Parts: sequence; C-alpha cells; structure tokens
Amino acid sequence: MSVASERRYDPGTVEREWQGRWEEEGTNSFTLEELRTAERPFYNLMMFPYPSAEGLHVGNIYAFTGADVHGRFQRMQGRDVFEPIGFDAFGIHSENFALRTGVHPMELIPSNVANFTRQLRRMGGMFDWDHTVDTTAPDYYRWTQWLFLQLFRHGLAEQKEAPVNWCPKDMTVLANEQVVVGECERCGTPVEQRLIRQWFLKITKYADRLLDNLPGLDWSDTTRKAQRAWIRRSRGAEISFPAIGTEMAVAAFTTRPDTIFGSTYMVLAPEHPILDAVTSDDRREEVEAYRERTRAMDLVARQKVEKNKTGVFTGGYCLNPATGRPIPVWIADYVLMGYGTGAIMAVPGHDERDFDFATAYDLPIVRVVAGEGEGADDPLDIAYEWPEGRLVNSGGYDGLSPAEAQRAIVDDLSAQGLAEPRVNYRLHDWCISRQRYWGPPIPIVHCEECGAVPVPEEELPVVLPRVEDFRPDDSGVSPLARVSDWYRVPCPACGREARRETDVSDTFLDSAWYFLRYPSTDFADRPFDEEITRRWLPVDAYIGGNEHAVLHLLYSRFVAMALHDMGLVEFEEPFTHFRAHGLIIREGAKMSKSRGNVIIPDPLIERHGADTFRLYLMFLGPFMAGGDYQDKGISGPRGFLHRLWETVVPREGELRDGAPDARLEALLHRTIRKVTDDIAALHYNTAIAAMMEYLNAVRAGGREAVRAEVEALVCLVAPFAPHIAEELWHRLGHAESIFEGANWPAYDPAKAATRESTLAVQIDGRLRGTITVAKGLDEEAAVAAARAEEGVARRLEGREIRRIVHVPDRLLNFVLG
RNA sequence: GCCGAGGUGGCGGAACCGGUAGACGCGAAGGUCUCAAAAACCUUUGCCCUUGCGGGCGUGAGGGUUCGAGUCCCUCCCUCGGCACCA
Repeated sequence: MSVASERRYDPGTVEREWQGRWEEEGTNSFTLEELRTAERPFYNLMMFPYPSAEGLHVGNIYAFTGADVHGRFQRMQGRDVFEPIGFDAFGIHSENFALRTGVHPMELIPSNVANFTRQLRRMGGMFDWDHTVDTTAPDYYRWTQWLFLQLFRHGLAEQKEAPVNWCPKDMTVLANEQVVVGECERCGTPVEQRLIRQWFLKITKYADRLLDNLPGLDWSDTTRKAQRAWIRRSRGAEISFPAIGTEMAVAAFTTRPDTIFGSTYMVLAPEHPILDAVTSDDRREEVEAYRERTRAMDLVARQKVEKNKTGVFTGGYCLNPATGRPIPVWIADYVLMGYGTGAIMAVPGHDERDFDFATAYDLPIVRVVAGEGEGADDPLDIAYEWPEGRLVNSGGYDGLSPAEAQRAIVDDLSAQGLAEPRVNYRLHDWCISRQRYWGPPIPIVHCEECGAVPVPEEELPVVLPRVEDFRPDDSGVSPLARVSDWYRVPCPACGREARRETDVSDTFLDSAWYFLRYPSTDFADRPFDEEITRRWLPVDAYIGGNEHAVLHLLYSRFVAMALHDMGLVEFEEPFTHFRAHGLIIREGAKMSKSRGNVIIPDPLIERHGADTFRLYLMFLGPFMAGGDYQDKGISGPRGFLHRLWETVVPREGELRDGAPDARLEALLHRTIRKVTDDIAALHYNTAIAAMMEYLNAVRAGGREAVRAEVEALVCLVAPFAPHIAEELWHRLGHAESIFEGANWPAYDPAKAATRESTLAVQIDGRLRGTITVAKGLDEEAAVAAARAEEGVARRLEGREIRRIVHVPDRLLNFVLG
C-alpha cells in the first residue's frame, strides 16, 4: 500500500485513502438486511442542510462534526450507528437565488447537491450514503404529499382565509422575516396586508400535548423553554358584552375575569367583523380612516413601530354584564384580531396597556383590587397588575381574593349564559400555503361540485412541472396558476372539469418528517416501513442549531403525534434526546457576507486536512456554546496530530513494545475517563485538551513512547480525527477498521489511582505553600508535614492556632487567633 | 419590556459538590538543532512592587454568608440570543 510505506504524515493522502476504503467496504452504510437486524441500533441525526450555491460553510461543518463525533463515539462503544444526511432543497432561498441568477432551480439544486456531497465526503462524516434524502426529488415529496393527505383525511388540514404580507411592487407574498419594519426587504416598498385563502394544519389541536410532554423530554433546557414560550397557554374566560342597539354581543377573552367591575370601556381590533354594526354614523368616517391606516401596515410593523397607543371611539356602547352599565367601544391597533376574540374588556386600573390607553384618551380608571395597605378608592398612578389583594368596588364580590373572585364571577356569569371558561394559546395553526413555485404542489383538486377533493394516493406524486417563468405575479397566487395544462384536471370524485390547487407547501413540512424517511429509503412503495421504523425510531440523538428550536422541532413533534394517533407510528415524540449546539463567530461577531468575515472551509481542509480542521473546530470552545474562530489557532491542533503521528510512527525504527511507564499509565487511565465523560456530555474542547496533555506527558523531554502508551490514545482521537486514527490503527497492526468492533478503551480505576497527592497549605485562607503527601494522609500527619515547611513554620511561629481545616488530599488551612 | 445564555490574562477558553484561579491552545520573548528556513524540542509569559528572597492585587461593579467564594445570597451594570401590545 502506498500510504503505509510513507513515514511522513501527509493528511491529504491519508484522508483520501481512507475515504476510499470506507466507501468500498461499506464501513458506514447499512444494507436493508442490516437495518432490519441491527442489534444495538443508535439513530444519530443532525439537521440536514439547505444546499446553497455557496456550498457548506464553517457553521455547517461545525454542526456536522460535533454530531459526527458523537456518532463515532457511540459506534466505538459497540452501537450500530445509523448516521444519515440529506438535503432540504425546496424553498424560497433557492427560488430567489434562481430568479437572481437566471439558473432554473431544477438545474441549480442538483449541482448544489453534488457540491455539498463532495464537501460532506471530504470532511469525513460517518454518513450512510446509501440512505440519503432530497426533499425536491419526486420520490421524496410524493410522501410529503401523502402526509398532507393523511392530515387532511383526519381533519387536521383545512382551508381558510388569512392575512398575508404583500409587496405591491414585487407583487409577491412575503414571509414575516422578509418584512423589515413595515417595508419589503428587497425594494423598500411599504408592505400591505391581503386576505388569501390558504391551507392550515391544525397544530393548535395538539397544543396541550405539545406543552405537557415537554418536561419528559431529554432536551436542552433552552429549547424546551423556547417551545413553552412559543405555545404559551393562558387560561381565562370568554365573556359576552351585549352591544347596545343591536341583537349582538361582543365576546372578549380575559385572564382576569375578577377585574370585570373595573372594565370601563372595550377595544376592538380594527378588523373586527362587528365593527360596522356598532359604529355610529357620526363616527363612521373617522373609524374608516383609522382602519385604512392600520390595513396599510403589515402585522410585524404594527406590533413593533408604535409605542404610543392610538385608537378612535366608534360611537357605540356595550353593556358591562357585571355592572350593568354601558361602556364605550373603541378600536385600536394594539388589539390583535389574531388572538383571543379580537376584542378586549379594557381594565385600565389593572392592565398596563389599558392604563396607557385610558390615560391618553381620558377614559375612566377604576380600582377594583386593593393590595396590602391600600384603600378601595386610593388613586392608581400605575396599573396594579398583581393577583394579590382583595376585591373592592365590585358589588357582592368585595373582599374576595382575585383567585376566589375569578371562580365566583365566571360561575355566576356562566349561569346567565354570559361567560364560559376558556384556554387560549399564542400558538397559531400552521399555515403551509406558499404562493410560490419551488415546493411540492399541495395534492388537492378544487371542484365546483365536490369542493376540495384529495388527489388519490395512487396518483401521487403530483409532479411539480418545469416552468421557465416562475416569477410571482400580481394575482397573489402561485406561478403554477399560469400553467393551465397542468392545473386543469378532471375532478377525482365526479370527473367534471376541475382545477388543481396551485399553491405549494411550506418547506417546514418537508423537514417535519424526513427523519422517518431515512431508514426506509430502500422502499419505493411506502413512506416508512413499519418494522424498520419500530427498530430505529424515535431518534436516539438529535444535534442541531437552536434557530430551529421552535418551528422545525415543534412541527416535527406535531407530525409525529398526528401519525401516532392515526396508528401509523408507535411513538409520539420523535426526538427523545436533543442538544442545541452553539454558533461559530469570528472576532466577536456572527459570520455574515455583509460583514465580510465568512470563512470558506475548503481551502483550509485542503491545506491542513479534514482531521485537523475537525479537531480545531471542536477545540474552539464548548460545543453547546459555540466558539470564536481565529485564523492562527489551527496550528495547535495541527501540531498535535503531527506529534501524535511521529510518536506512533517514529522517524527511525519502530514503535517499541514493552511495559508502559507507571505514571503514564495512571495518567492514561485518567485521560480515558475524562475523554469518555466529556464526549458523552459534548464537552469536546476539554476532551481534546486532556488528550493533548497526555501526549505532552508521553513525549516529555523527548522520550520515546512504547505501544501500550499510545494505542488507546489513537482510539480516543478517532471520533475527532477519524482518518489519521484509522491509518495509525492500521500501522499498529490491526486489519479491521478502528470503527468496526467496540474499540473504545476501558477505564481501569485501579490503574488510574495515584499514590500521592498535593496538599495546598493555607494560613487564614491564603495560600502559603503546597506539600506532596501520601494519599489519604490523616490530619495529624498532614499538619506535621506542613509545619516542616520553612515558609509555613515561620508564619506559625509564636501564633495561636484557633482552628485547623483539613480536606484530605486537597488542603490544609490554619486559622490563627 | 419579558424570557434565556453569559461577563475570567494580550486572545480562544479551563476550574468536580465552595477547597492551589488561569488547564489546554494561540500569540509573544529567549534558547537548542540547522548553511538557512520549516518542523520539532527546551525555558519564560495574569498585573504591580522587589536585584533577589519575597510581598501585594486579581474572575463586570458593590455588599453579604464562610476558615475559605469565579462558584452560594442580595443590589446593580454590560454583552449576546430569542420573543415582543397575546388581553
């Protein structure tokens, strides 16, 4: 073999050699039979990348390396590790890039995928290239469409009108992220709202389960908290306020029904449907003008821009059902149609926002809760929002605590049919319609007779046609709506002429189930095989960025729960273990093209090798916190691997056999323990530091190592630097791959034990010296040993010792009088 | 505003359960080897005072608990990330 004879470490040669052998020998891939029979399956998942034209950046490599280290570590401990990778290639990113460059996405994506594949192979990930996924391949999105149909059949998909951000110049729908303070991020035109019929998945039906399962998940705490905050459940009541002069009532959601006696006015969202009915003729013009102004703002700007509250009086009144008195009805943009009922009972005395509004428009502020030491009619100079105190000015409820009053008031109003207990969520149903081209068509046919009819499953996939002009237009519908020979189809139910749904689905739907597909890509006739799914899922370890803490992870959980309820999978939580990694920054700032501080990994990998680059990235800082990229820093890990090589492959002669040095052997076992614990906890940086420390000790003073001192070290290094580890393992005489068989070294506590310990000697808590003593030395002997130290003895001379604190093998503290 | 993470040498970062702060690495200085360079190896490297011995000060700021605090408690400041009028 060419490599084997070379005595110098040349990373490029070693890495290409082993990447070739892994590929040839199928080291990292599973056959269908192996997937069926794996005895200790471990599904190691990482978030699949969006294959951009720029290629993999350091951030991707960082994330994948960290996950790969964990996978290789599990494998060396004897698990059958399945580590797949794929491409999340649909979506607006590719579409916009294609529009800009004029390259059709159907050409762009395959070439990007090819480039990503090359880079992923080059970084030495343990990927199973026989089980990849590309969300834009018809044999993948066929099953994305299938999934939509299952949700539809089970009443979890519905079409309804919803507002979207619309840029009148670009003539396109914009995602919230594309709207910057009320303007289109591309052209700066003020964004409008439009109402469009769109498909929604009813994730809110699962809100309680999504919330209540969280404590049982072994996830990064930050991620669980983000999900909790995103769903945000609030319990309260919906209360009816009869609108005077009409037959209708305005329903308002509140979490504080106990404060109803303090509700001195109501506020409706400007879009509220009852608005026309309550507005008086003399106010109509002003109300319309305000409504118009609000409509011109997109949802994001409306929530961000105005700190000062604005609003107008409608001229209408409702009856406060508790006091029986009429209260004025206003509209204001701080009330959102999308939450609760789109109407609030304003309680300015006990809600900060209502207080601000009432102050600005001179509306009455009444106290209905008195805190400790406060009187019933003490004026309020800020809203009293706390749920402690006693009710006042509240008729028969005076004297109750807010909690008691909540129950009593809701009970009494419910009896009159004016209230009912209610739970609200911040979480909204998931809008999956995209009026765009680059996505899987939603598999529905609209028929005038039969309504929305699902495409029969055997007709899937509904293939996205190749369309040269896929620019969005003024119509507010997908570019597919211009392709009449595609959308005109007979109704699957009645056969009459009908029309395909021309919207495509959200990319998050593609990624909400990809982990189910990986182990089953051998099957063309089913999305996921029952037997294989039972063996491999739920995912054992999922490592990814916290930018997906909410959406992707929440949608995946929802899909898994829905499939579980349909009886299609056994689990309801897809990821039992999730860890969020940190971000790579540079000079204290996030890498971005606009800052010009982006690192392109390819030249670095060419120059130093993938092993060095991997090791360097993992050494930067704690994996879960991220790290600061420094150009010169790579020389540390590079030197370490070169020294490791030279230690195992001496320039002259051969590595000797023989007994290891006793001190080194003890250190080796402590290193094994530390590296094992640290990798398990994803503390990669300190694991690497420990290996460096050990190698430094092995080579101290230019000494030559013996085999027993370095063989285990080669194994410890393997998860981080797999190629060099393979090569050295091979040169140490092993025929099989270091990753075949459980080669992770065992920690032997007996060998790790030391006979001596260093004791810190303090006087009054200040360090005055250290002494080396036999392990487990008792206090009396330790004191004697310390007193023998000149510096210690001098300070103790003639002083009274009030107390001695002795922590065996650690410290001895003399407290003087 | 709310929630979350964090603030330690010139830099990235270590530090178990409160027990020698600064592991490991970068950078810097000096040296060995070499025609030279690279690589490798050796020594030094928190700050201040001191020729030296030695001493003092040091983990965002201030206070507290303790024999002992980077670590625990209180008050405050700053940075980063997320959510943001959710009734």
